[in-house]
Amino acid sequence: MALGERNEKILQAVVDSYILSGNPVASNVLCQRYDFGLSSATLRNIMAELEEMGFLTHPHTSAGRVPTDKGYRYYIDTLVCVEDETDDIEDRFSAAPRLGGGDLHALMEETSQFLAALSRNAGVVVAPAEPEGSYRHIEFVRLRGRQVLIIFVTASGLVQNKLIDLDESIDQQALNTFSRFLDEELESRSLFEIRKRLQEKLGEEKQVFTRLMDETYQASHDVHGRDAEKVFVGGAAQVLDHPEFANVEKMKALLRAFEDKYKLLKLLDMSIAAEGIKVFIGSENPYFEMQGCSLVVGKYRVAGNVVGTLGVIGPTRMQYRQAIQVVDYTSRLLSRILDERLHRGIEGK
Amino acid sequence: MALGERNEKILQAVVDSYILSGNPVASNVLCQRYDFGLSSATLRNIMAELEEMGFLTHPHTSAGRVPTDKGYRYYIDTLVCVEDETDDIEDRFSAAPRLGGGDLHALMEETSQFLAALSRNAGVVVAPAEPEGSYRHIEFVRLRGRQVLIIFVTASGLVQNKLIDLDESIDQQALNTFSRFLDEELESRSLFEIRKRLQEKLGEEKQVFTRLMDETYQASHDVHGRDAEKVFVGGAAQVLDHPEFANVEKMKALLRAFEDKYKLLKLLDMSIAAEGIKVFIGSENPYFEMQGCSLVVGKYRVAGNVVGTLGVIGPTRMQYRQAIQVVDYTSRLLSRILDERLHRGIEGK
DNA sequence: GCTTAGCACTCTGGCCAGTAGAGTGCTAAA
DNA sequence: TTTAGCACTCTACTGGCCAGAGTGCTAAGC
Repeated sequence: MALGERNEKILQAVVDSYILSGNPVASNVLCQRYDFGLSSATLRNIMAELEEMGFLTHPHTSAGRVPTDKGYRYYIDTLVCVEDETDDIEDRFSAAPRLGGGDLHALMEETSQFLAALSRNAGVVVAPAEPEGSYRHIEFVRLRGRQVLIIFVTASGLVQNKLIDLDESIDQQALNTFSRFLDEELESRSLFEIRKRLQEKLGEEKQVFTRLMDETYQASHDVHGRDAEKVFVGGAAQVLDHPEFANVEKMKALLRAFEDKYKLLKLLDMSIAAEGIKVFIGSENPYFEMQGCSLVVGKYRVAGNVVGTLGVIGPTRMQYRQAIQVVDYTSRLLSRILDERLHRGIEGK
Repeated sequence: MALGERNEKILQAVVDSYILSGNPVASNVLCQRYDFGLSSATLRNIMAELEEMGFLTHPHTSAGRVPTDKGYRYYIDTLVCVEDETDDIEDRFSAAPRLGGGDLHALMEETSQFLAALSRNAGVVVAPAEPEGSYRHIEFVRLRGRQVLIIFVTASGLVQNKLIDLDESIDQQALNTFSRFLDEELESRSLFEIRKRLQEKLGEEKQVFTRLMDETYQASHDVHGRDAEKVFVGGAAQVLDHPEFANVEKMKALLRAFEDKYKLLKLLDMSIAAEGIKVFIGSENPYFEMQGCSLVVGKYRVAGNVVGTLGVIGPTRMQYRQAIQVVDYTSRLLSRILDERLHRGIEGK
């Protein structure tokens, strides 16, 4: 829906002003703060028009205008341009805390805090979920008794491990051989296929290996389901400082939504197919608990492949421009960190 | 401070009634619901007496009585007896969800949820913090390039790992030798001492090993500081359902307290020296944000040694008896689960 | 035909007074 | 020592009032 340049500018001013102040925007305020060369009466007429078209509302008769979800959508789609400022983003965020100390888990947690700190909203990160069975290397370490530690190195260079118990004892030598065998097979086949072939080939003899294979296959699922699909939320308490959550019920609803990691995961993954950064505004959001909230979601990559999503959750009255920049910056930063980890491993510098 | 049997009973009735209803307890209500054989006027006199002694207060002149922190303290110390019911606890909680699926991290998270679900408050668990350098076994696995995965098996049988980068390449053979050397040394010395002796002994030659030793020593700290000292909070949102958190400010303060994991850790660890289960009531709590909250803390063990704490956080108006039972039960359950893991490893069944 | 000034109208939010209800403290009697 | 009775106090809720904010509409001006 085209609006005409003048109306567009006024819509933008209303949204900007509302985002900034949190108060419904009166025609007077608009008249004073922005230089449209129009009187408040004219602005009133235009605002009434925009309201009729569904871009603005009225809390009550004698209140100023507030953007609707449709208004925000128009604002973001056509009025927010981020690209022209990308150059100085690096500078602006360079004072931000550094990322990338510990292991994957710590990195995810830090990243969610990072997003939260920069955007002054809640930060959410979904840990890398790599395609099933995309392992570059699998290693076995015999610990004590019949315990074996399985170490998975995924295609994107992340290391995960899982401890299992075997029925029979097996020596390290055999484990090494098996590891080498698996590595070779992994070049052309999935774990599932390897397991199937092994069952057929070995039959009744060498049961230890079929067992080990079974356990490995199982463990690969566990490793996937566990760390790989985990959602990290940072700065949840600080979103509640926004005045729209002064209502206790809304506050609780949002917190419960944050605790329901599974739903969050689905929410973030919705945008995994989309290009670039996606913004979900208020009612566009399929989960009722998140009504009144907006979500800015981006993706991060390892070796060029999208492996996870990350984003910012806040009230619909959110500093979208800033949030989009933060998500954009953080996704590139995280991608770079993960890539560095990967290359350090491959090239062995 | 002795109260006399009659006054004690009345104090107990007031606290019980207040915990149950959340409303200040009027003399009338007390007279009707409990069979003291006394009129409301007499109860009024006694309550006034208890107030003078500091066990009860008054929100305002025409309101019923509410327990003070001192009142709760007396109630818990002398009026709550849990021991006589321990027999059927197992039965009562047997329908509770099972624990102990995944790795240590998952177990801690589950346990915090478990505590929350049973107590209808927030559940908190501090992951096992074992004495510095109490490793039973350290293993090195060469991955790709110059990356080495260090695997720590702690004295209580938990497995943790950390990925490091070396400057020089080192072959698996050498790593194995080094691992065996460390295992022998660990019987009598700490990692710190081993590192120091190694530096002196090796001097300038075999720098790879001094480097590796340094990295291992570093990593042992990281592993400690990371998983080992982590606090898991479950069911935070559900505490907020209690009417005492209807106030938005209190709500936020509590949530912020939950996010400050470090303080929580200190709070829980305060009771690590005490015998059995400890209850902190309202103002006994050193952290201001937790004013108005009580904390029931227990400990859990591995192989008989206390390695961590766990507890329940809720409003001072909390079902203490139930909370104490839940903490008691959960701490024994978690100890058993960890012990089982440990023994499975040692005996190799 | 668009813009503007002016004015009536509407809605909110704060303030105040009034009232019912709850529960105490005190006094005097049993 | 206990109890009945009563005055007193405080809260919470209600309705009325008023100022302030901001709109919508109308009619005049460019």
